[in-house]
Amino acid sequence: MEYKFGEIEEKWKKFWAEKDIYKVTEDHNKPKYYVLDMFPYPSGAGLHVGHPLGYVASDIFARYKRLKGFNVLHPMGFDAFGLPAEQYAIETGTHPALTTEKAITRYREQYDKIGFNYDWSRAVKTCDPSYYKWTQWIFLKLFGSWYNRELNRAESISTLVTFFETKGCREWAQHDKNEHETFSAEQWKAFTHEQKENILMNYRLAYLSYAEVNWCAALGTVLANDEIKDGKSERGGHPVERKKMRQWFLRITEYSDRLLEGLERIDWSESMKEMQRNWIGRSEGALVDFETAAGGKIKVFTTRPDTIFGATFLVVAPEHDLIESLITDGQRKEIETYIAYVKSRTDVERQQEKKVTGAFTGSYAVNPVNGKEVPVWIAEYVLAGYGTGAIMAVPADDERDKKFAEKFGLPIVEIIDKSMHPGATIEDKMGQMINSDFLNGQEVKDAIKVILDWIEQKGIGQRKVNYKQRDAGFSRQRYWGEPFPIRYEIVGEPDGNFVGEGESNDIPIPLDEKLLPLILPEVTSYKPTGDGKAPLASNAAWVKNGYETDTMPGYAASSWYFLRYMDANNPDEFAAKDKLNYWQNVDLYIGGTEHAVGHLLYSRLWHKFLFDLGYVETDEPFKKLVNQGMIQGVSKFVYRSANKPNVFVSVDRMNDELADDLKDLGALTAIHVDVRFVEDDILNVEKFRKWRPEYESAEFVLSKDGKYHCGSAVEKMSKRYHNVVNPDDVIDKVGADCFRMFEMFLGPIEQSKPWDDKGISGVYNFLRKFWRLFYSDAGDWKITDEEPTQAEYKALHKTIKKVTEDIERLAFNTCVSSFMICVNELAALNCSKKKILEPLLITLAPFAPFISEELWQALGRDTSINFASFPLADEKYLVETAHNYGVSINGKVRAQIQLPLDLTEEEVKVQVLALENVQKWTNGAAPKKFIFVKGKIINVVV
RNA sequence: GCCGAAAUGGCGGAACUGGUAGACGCGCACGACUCAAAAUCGUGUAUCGAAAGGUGUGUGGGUUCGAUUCCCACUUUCGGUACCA
Repeated sequence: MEYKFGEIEEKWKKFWAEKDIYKVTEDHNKPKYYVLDMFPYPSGAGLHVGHPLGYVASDIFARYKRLKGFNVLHPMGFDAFGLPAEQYAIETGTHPALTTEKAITRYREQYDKIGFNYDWSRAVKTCDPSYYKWTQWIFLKLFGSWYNRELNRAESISTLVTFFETKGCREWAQHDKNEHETFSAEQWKAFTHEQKENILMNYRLAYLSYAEVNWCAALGTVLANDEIKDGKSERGGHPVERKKMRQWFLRITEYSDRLLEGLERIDWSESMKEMQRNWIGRSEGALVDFETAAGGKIKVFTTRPDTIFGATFLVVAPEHDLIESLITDGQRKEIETYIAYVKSRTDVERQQEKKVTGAFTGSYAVNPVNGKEVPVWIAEYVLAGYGTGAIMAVPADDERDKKFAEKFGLPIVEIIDKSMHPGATIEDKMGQMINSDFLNGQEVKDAIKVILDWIEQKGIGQRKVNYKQRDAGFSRQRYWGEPFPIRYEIVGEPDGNFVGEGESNDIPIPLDEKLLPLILPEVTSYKPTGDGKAPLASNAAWVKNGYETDTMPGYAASSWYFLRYMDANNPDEFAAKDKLNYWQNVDLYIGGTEHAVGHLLYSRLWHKFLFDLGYVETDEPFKKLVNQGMIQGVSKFVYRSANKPNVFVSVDRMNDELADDLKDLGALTAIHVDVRFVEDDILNVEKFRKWRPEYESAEFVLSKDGKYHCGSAVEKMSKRYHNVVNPDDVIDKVGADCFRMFEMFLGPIEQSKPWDDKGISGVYNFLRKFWRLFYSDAGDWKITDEEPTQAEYKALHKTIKKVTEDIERLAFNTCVSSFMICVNELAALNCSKKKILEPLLITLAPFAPFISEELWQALGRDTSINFASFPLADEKYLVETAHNYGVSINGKVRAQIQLPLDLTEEEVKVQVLALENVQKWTNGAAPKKFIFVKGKIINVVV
């Protein structure tokens, strides 16, 4: 009987859905296991073959854990707010909710087709009010909390108010960035409502402040970094500049140390942890004040206070608060030109720039250690957001400062003698201090301590731990996101009179929890208002109520969705306590590296915050994390003539410039062509002609073989490159089981690779070969109850052992190989014995659930194979008594010898040295060395 | 620029803790079956060489009896770089 995957898969897909096979509840008799996928943004293009890579892996793992006796939570949902649907709405007027809903339906169909074992009763859609109600609720908790540095945890802002009322503002509670003054309890009580609110804003974990956005005046909108190419808007190519706007932030910097420390306790790859550590960027150093001639103080942060005698100039960020007071009349023009230039550039561009740029303010500051005047410059390489936005430049020891000094003719004073340490760099912190007054002769590491003490004693600065990480911007001037549950109060009229947001001293008032969710209202236009405000500002009723018109960013909903799955339909809580306590946190999380420092850091923050408030029992959300690689697309190109735009040249003819048929064509431009029109590299000319009207009359300069060969390139799989391969098409051809196994067979899950279905027939043949162990070609059932031979048992148990080990280390590609080897062996042994094939079938079930379920039923079982038990490998079939050794002479393999494993080294030596091939190399002399590693290798050194 | 990762036959990859490089699959070649094709089965397949043997895991060095694996320096590609998700 033929293996009819289409019928089989349709049958079991229906069966699983009807019987709710994958529905899971809290079962206290079994250990829990939570396997999570990063949920997708449902794009209009549907799933492509790259998406399921991680999903198939987690699906296999979840099924495996269930067969191993765990109660497995394996949910899926949709990250449904986002820019593409909003952009589509701007272009077409279609409500993003409709676009999104349609995409979700399609995703769901595609998921089911692949046979995933998700418990869909727990699915979430982040744009659904029943979900974002709780996103808003957590935001209110963040707004209503502060970080108690003494207890090192978040708590209600009311405890801070109590402190202020009884003790005033204490030293420890000062927020170092804002450095607002201290006040007594009496002063606090005397403050106005507005003053109090402004002070509390410096402590709230969700707070309002100012930040720069990418403002595009021509489009009248704020742009995402993604929407900017080479400093211009991607749409239209208009200029973009940085503009300050009042925005919401999350005070993630209060959690920096805990986010660092938590990394020690989780099972993530070292590289992933390293990326998070570097992102947080903790560094110890000092804040030092440089007084300016005008009487101001420029605070610089330095990790190398020992080099301060070599600080020959200061560089401040072009956005620095003190800039205005530093510019002298003579330099004003130059500075303004320079600032205009910097405003047109993104942070990434500013740091990438290899050209040294900068401008002199005209002012000088005093180096506090030696009283020398140093010029103050501005330069794009100093960013306002990092440290204090000002640095002391030490050109002798810092590459960037040095280039700057050389370009602008600024003095360079050597301060560290590294002659004893050739090749040492500044980071090595080695050498002896010179030209540094009282530090002279000291080793760098000692000098750092001495100068820090000195700076603090003299009151010109203090020790400081700095973080590269900044507080997280939480506002988007967009429509398609969660509304903030916030209204703005008119100052002095706190009772119900609200104004539209935007005035700098408006006071935000949190909405009562009972009024959640605050529903995202309709708008007449999805376009921004043109003056930088979000589309909600065009809804009159919304503005009249004083509601915030910005919405939350994409990461709001995704920072906690893994908790909602635990109790997805609860209308009264984000999740019930007993359910949170049962499921705890995610045991295995699979997703892409592109989320390394975004989503994965924010989720940890939210989880720790909820932990502080006592809502969850664990303080890390994801115990084990695995990053799957991306599957790239293979784009195909045709080459169009510049002079004759309907003529296309085959790729191998492009350099044939002298040929008659290529004369006068001019330059050739590569054009993406849909990969569905191309097989191997050959273009299906008819399909291409029908693709677009403009190609109807296309003419082709063909290759010598009479065919049109396309060029190709590996690129991101994307609609715009026409290189998207849809899993549905693959499944129609070979079935979902084959598709799943093939995706795994492509290589290690962590690795990125281009999609190429060339090898898929290998997996397809495997499945048919497996099927033929059960059914003859004529359709006869071949299974017998005969007792298997040793060889058959060995083939089975070897496979069980290897597959179990490989699943545990998530090496699914080698599992597939093992299955192939096993089936090849069983086919060679002509084995159709139930005692072998039944356990093998269960082992295969996580990988190929459809065919397994079908054959399980054929074996006479009346329950789903999902409720079987994963077989254990029996070592008694795997004992080896001999090993085929490779014998190396000086590390090169020269001979082979089969030897029993119980021989001693001396016995082995005698046999090996007697080998003809070994004699040839030793010439009968005794070897210098004889290395014997039992069961591995023999190496003879001559 | 900065942070992280990857590189092995014609192709995807294997080699898990430093121990016989190329498992498994694709492709290709040849053969069996067939009127023929498909399917299936079998044999071969890193490379140079007639062979002996040499070379070979991005490049150049190093450690080691032995390196795809560890160390140093580089090249290229990919991901992130704070409003794509």
